[in-house]
Amino acid sequence: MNDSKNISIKDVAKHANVSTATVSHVINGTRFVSEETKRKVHQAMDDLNYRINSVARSLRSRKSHVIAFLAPILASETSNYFFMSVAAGIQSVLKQHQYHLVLSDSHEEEQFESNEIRMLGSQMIDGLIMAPASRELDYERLFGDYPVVYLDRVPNNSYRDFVVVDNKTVSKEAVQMLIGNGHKRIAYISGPHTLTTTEERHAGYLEALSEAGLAADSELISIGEVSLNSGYKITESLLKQQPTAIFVTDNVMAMGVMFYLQEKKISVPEQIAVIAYDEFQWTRITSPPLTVIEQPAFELGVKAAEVMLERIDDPEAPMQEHRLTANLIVRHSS
Amino acid sequence: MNDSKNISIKDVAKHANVSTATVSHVINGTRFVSEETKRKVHQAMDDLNYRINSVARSLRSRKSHVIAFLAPILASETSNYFFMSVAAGIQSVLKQHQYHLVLSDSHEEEQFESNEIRMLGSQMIDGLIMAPASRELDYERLFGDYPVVYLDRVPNNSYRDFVVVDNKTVSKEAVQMLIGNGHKRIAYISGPHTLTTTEERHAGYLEALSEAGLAADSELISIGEVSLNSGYKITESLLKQQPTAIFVTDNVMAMGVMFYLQEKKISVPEQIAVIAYDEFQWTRITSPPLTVIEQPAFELGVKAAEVMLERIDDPEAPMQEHRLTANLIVRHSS
DNA sequence: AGCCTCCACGTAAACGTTTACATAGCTTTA
DNA sequence: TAAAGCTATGTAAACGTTTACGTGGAGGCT
Repeated sequence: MNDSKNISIKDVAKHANVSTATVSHVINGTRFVSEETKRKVHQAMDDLNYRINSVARSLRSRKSHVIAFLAPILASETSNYFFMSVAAGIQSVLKQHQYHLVLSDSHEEEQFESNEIRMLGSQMIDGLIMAPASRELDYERLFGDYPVVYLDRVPNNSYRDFVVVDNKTVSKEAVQMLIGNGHKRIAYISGPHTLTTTEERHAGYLEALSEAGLAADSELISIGEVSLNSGYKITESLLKQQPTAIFVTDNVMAMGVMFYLQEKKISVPEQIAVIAYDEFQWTRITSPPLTVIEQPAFELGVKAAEVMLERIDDPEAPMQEHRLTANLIVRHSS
Repeated sequence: MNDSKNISIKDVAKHANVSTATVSHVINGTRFVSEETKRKVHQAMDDLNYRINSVARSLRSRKSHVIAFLAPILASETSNYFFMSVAAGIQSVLKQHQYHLVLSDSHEEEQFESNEIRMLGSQMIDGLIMAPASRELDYERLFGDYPVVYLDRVPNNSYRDFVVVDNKTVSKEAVQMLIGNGHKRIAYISGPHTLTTTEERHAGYLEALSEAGLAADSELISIGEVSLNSGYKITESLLKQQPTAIFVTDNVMAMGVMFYLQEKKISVPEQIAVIAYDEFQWTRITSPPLTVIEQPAFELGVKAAEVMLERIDDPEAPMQEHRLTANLIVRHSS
């Protein structure tokens, strides 16, 4: 079944009576080769069942055609699937350019993350797209000699390309809608503010409040761990403050919120209104269907990949900074 | 910021006054080196900010330390997140053994899949774990010279290691429970039977029926595209057949089922009972929470990775076939 | 003292490509 | 017809490791 020997370009060359250079050029179309010679080479490759050794190619050409994506991507109790959609977007453009995608999981944890960056080594990847787990860490000293594009979040003092979501504007818009509907006591539930994203969402919330002349009540703001249970517990304790609406900036925590409200038969939006982050299919089958902020996850990936490819193409080009706008999908929970 | 030159093992050797062999052995711990020399080498590596070139290493050692996972993995309208959990499982064991994971998306489509296998090339990966999109395709002629472990599904005539879920037993168990609760008209909703998994689930359904002396009514069996909308539509038309229970073997289609039932205010389980496949967090926040079949997704990945590592270790060892048992989680929809 | 063993390390080939440089034969030009 | 140019291909170095083999010297043994 398996060819016991490994067929190299040399074997092909010998079998076709040409030089290795010619074979290489036939494979890559990198210089003119007569039709007749091409035919012979292809014939030889077929005969021998030749497969190119991409490792050798990478070594010599100093290009691996691999892009890594480092993010809290893999499924776990506390993960939402936002970054999966991002990965799909990245994949879709890389594929068109014959690039591979390596997914690395950061666990949203600095230690894991640093480790992964190290494992990626130097010549293994041509570029790194990452959603940094920390704002404070000095990533620069971890990186190898490849371009880096930040996605979704940006660490402090970065001079790199980045592609993020305009979280502040859409969060403000969501809260403004709640205010417009007459809500004055709007609770805010979020994961830790260690990320630029959560910061921005918080800022949008605050700005909407203040512009409407509403005071921010710190009793209504609850920061917690990102998990369903955490969302559940926070909702329970927050309700003692008698909010009339909840703005929850994390998808997984939102499940906890809905779990609690449903279990306690608290009717939405009559007794309390809810707006959550992220549009996933499950948000359509709660009762009532949720009003959510839809982040352009796929497009985020697409844009980041495009930026990466351009950066590889021209390392000296000016830095790119993209802020994609998110979308408020109004359903029946608000 | 970036070191303009690429530091190689030669530079380190020169700087430390030793040979490249010694540096290599220090890095890999592959033969004795005196403490003093080790110190010098480490010092030199730090001074020069040396990073190993894993491509060159792979070329020479003929090991890439990369395992690919090929499955319909990335998010899209029709994808469920089952394989993400699997990937997490694979990742967890590979990481412990210093292996990398490359995720490839098959789109559940033979053409894409074949393409991906080709792109993986020959020396790029040390092994391939895959959930084949087809039972019929002759995968053997696509593979390179690496071990392959099938996961979740197995193509016809395969002689490879595989790790799957015992779908038949658990499906039978689920249907038996419905029967035990007095149901006689149990609808069956599923994606296309092109996979061994769906076949097995169907077989379990049928066997439970026949062992209970119930006739299988083909009007109650509906095969359709895997999507929320498809699930919605199928439920709509299936209800005309007056089933008292629904067994839906796909997570995404299950959302469609619940969407329809909720929209039409059909109460579960009073008017109709529901059992669905796959335990995800959203199944806990429907009303009522769903009775589901929990596939050991993470464990599937773990086992597949373990099998792969053993296979790499000993290519001649006897083939391994693992069937993991799934779990019926009884909540309030049945 | 001669020989052997062991210790700690060095030398250089090899992995399979890509690619700068070279070249043989033919055609064109003056 | 000699020089020049073009066409199609060949030669061999280089990419950065790993590793089989070799070696100088210190110490032990007889």
